[in-house]
Parts: sequence; C-alpha cells; structure tokens
Amino acid sequence: MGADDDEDVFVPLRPLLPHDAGRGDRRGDRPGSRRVRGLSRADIIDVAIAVADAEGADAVSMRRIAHEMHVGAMSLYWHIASKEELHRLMLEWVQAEVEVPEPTGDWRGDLRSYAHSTRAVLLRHPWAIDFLGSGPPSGPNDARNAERLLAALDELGLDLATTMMVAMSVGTYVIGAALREVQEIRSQHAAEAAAANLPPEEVAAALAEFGRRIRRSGRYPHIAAALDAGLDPDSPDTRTRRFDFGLDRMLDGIEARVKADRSGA
Amino acid sequence: MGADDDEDVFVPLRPLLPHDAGRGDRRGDRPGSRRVRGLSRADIIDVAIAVADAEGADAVSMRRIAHEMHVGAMSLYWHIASKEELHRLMLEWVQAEVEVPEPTGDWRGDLRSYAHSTRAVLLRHPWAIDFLGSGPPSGPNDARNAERLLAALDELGLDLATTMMVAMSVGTYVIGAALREVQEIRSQHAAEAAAANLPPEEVAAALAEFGRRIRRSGRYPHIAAALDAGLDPDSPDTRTRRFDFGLDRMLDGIEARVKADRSGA
DNA sequence: CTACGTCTCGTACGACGTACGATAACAGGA
DNA sequence: TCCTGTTATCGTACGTCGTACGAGACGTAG
Repeated sequence: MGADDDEDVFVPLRPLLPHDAGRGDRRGDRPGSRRVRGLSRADIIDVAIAVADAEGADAVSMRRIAHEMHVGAMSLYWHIASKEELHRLMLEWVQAEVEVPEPTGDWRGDLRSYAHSTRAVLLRHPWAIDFLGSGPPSGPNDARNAERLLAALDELGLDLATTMMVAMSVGTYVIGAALREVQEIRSQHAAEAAAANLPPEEVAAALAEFGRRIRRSGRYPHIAAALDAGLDPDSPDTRTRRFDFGLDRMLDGIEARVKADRSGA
Repeated sequence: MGADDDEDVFVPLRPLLPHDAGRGDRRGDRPGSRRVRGLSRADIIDVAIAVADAEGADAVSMRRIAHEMHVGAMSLYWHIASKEELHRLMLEWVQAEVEVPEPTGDWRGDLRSYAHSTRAVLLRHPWAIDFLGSGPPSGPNDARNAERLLAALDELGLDLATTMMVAMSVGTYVIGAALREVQEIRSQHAAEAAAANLPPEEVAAALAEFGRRIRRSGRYPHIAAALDAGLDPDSPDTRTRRFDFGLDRMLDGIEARVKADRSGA
C-alpha cells in the first residue's frame, strides 16, 4: 500500500535528517541505498503504530519503540528527525487505510463512503486523534484521498473554490465526529475503570446523586429530560446512527445549494 | 463568571483529592472554608490558562505553574488531583467564555451565534484543541451551553432524540472546524519559522519543487489546479467564510429535514 | 590496506509527573 | 495560655521522557 516512489512528495521545509548532511548531489538515490542494515523508516512507523494501537498514544516513546525493535533508542534518530515527525508519519501512514473509491457518478454515495471509511480508520486508531492537533497530515496518502474526494465532486459542476469548501465541510464534520466519538469511548472506559474499584452501591449512589443535582438546580431542564428518557446508552449502534444523521444533514445542505445554484444561474 | 455554588455538579466518580480523605461528614462545607491561605483551585486554573495562552499547551507543567505562583510544585496537588484533571478544569473554564444567548425565537440565528462564539473561543485558546481528545468537557459551564443550545431548538418541535442529534451535528461541525483551523494556523507558523532560517531563494526553490512534484506525478490534477488558482491564501477572512459556508450547509440540511418532517407528519 | 560515507548506540543532561513524609499554619477547646 | 487535630505547603527522590554528543562498527571504493 501507499506510493513508495514519491514518499516525500509533500512536506516541504521539513526538518533535516542526518543523512541530508551529505552534499546534495543525490548520487545513489535509488531505493535500497539506505536500510542495508535492519532498521528502516517504514519499520519504525509500523512498530510505532502497533504499539499505539495496543496501548494508546502515551505508550509511544522513542525508548519503547527502540526496545520493541531490539535496537538502541538513539538509532531511531538516523531515520526520523524527532518524535513529532514520527507522529506526522504515523498519521500519514494511517491515511493509507482510508478507502476512497474512484468516482462512481453518485456523488452522495462517494462522499458517504469517504466519510465512513475515514471514521472507521480513526475509530480503529484512536491515538490518531491525539496527534491531529499538531498539524494537518500532508503526504501522498492524504493527497490521494483529497484528490479522490475532489474528483467525486466534479459532477456537481461547481467552481473550484466552492468545490474546495464543500470537500472541507464534509471532512470537517467527519473529523469532528470522530473526535467526539473517541472522547465518548474514552470517558466511558474511564468511568468503567473507576466503577470497577468501588462497591456497586456506591457507584449507583454517585450516579443518582449526579442526576439529582442536575435536576435540583433547575437550570438544565433539557438535559434532565434527556437523562429521564434514558437516551444515549453509548452503544456503537447509536453512535453510527448519529454519525449518519449529521452526515446526511450536511449532504442535504450541499445538495440544496447545488440545486439553487443551477436554477439561479 | 461561572456558577460557583455548583462547581462540582458534574463529573461523577472523579479521582479523590487529599481533603476528601476526611470522614465524609462535610462539616465546614460553606465557601471560604478552604483557601484561607493564598492558593486556590481557581487561581491555579487561571494561571495555567494564562501560561497556555501565552506559550501553548506544552508550557503547562506543574513545576512551571507552581513557579509562576511562587509556590512549591507539590502544593498544587492539594487542590488538583493530577495534571489531567487540571486539563479538564482548564477546558471547563474556557467554556464560560462561550456566549450562547437565551433563545430568541430565531433558531438559525441562535445556532449561528453559538457556533461563532465557540469557534472564537477555541481560536483564542488553541491549546484547548490539544486537551479535547482526553474526554468531553463536562461541568456547569459546558452544561449551560448545551442547555441553551437545546432550548434554541425547542421551536422546531422535534422529538427529543432528534433534537439531540441536531445539536450534536452542529457541535460536531464546529469542533471539527476549529480543529482544522488551529492545525492550519500552526503549520503556517511552523513553515514561517522554518523559512526564516533559510535564504529566501531556497524557500522559493523548495516551494517550486513542491508544486512541480505534485504536477509531474500526474496523480493529483485537482490539487494541482487548486495550487494554480492561487486559492486559499490562509487569510483569517477566507477561513471565516469557509466556516460559514459549511455551517450554512449544515443548517440548510437541518431546515430541510424539519420541513420534510412537518409536511410528512 | 586505507579512507570514507552510512549507520548504530552508550552515556549524559535537563525536564517532566508525582509518591512520600516532614513541617508549618491555623482553629477550637481546655 | 497551651494542647491537639485539621488544613495546607513543600523538599526530596524515583522513574521516565526527548534528545545532544561523540565514539565506534560496518560496508564499499580506491
């Protein structure tokens, strides 16, 4: 997966690595000139992702990854400029898992499958959420996905600027939704962990007290109603339906705009 | 600001603080029983936020905040259970800056002003994005905002479950947009910092090379076209327009759904 | 063999979160 | 006033982190 021959198309102005110190004549640049020994950039990323998947973002330390590869910690720095760069590379790598089909002529379907695939990847790799803040991913995998997303919108016949805004609106919703879902799952786990160390009656008491305070204050009638309705049992199913609801609203809004544009112009 | 008398309405099952170790009889519980000395929870949060605003999330360390308050590092732990709890409290605290009006009868206007206010707060405190992943904020300020958001939707006459999904859809979009914008601003700053240490002609060369590679690969025609069009100069103005575009699509989609529901039922 | 790029890694430094226990400041009762 | 217990502060110490630095090992070209 992933295009190998243009691994570094993107990310201009990235920090220098040790091997960039050689005069820039780019002699033996064909693949294979590096990594004659065991360690390679791709392997490091793979291991880092495996550790993150298994134990979360906090478990990803240089020492830990090096240990996992039976290698000295500082050896990693020949292949990777810094931990931050590693984070970026992990993010880029995971974009390869996003499956965006070639445009099928059904733009809604294409956008929906982009959205679902991206959501699935982010839920499968929740640590990605923690790294997203540092900067937008930018590499060939991300570019490929963006390219296909834009291609799917061609049939709408919008001008370029509007097309970009449409694509970004959908992407924005998807990322926000993934962020929210990861938040929910994490705090659910945290609550369960806390409850496991407590006698059950104390847990029940704490929850009852919680609801009582919300109701007693009288300031949150809607939230109290939601609690009463026993809504949102945090099931994966509920979350998927919620995701689709918001996505469909966004797509409806886009469709309405396109129709208005067509009849107006 | 912020409701003082129900500071802890929410967050059931939170980790214990040292003063909770006393037998649970809650004798001198009226305000003022604590913080007879200088240090107080609210002050710590204020200082932490000031540091984060000025120097970013990474600058927020227990030692740093303690130093800023002329106090030993471990003194903070009397008032705050852990660094993670401090993050949650900081998040909760900035929610107080979100200005959601009481419902005016114009639900679109109310939702728009919620969205703009939230976006403004997150752009003013970009570090909040870094803490958002750990878990959803949940405290009186956040509850107040959620309550008003739900109240603004009352006039739509939707059932409770749908109302919740509508509110979440808008909130999801807003958070995703803020995340994206903070990403962009940060990588723009990083690029400028990198460019500042390089001779200008090298910067220009790097950018040209960047575009050339994208074009030469032939795989990204839409992205190349966007580059050619000189689109998206990353101005705050462009970003605001983009935010409004996506928000309006979402609101259009919601409105369409409401109308369909009304005529269908 | 020598010389030179490529790559690995041991050591060390400063910063981090925080467990632990000593200690100070204060309140109320005698 | 002194005594006693609660409230609050803080110095020290441990283990972990990212990574700068420089010494070396390896592979290849001359």
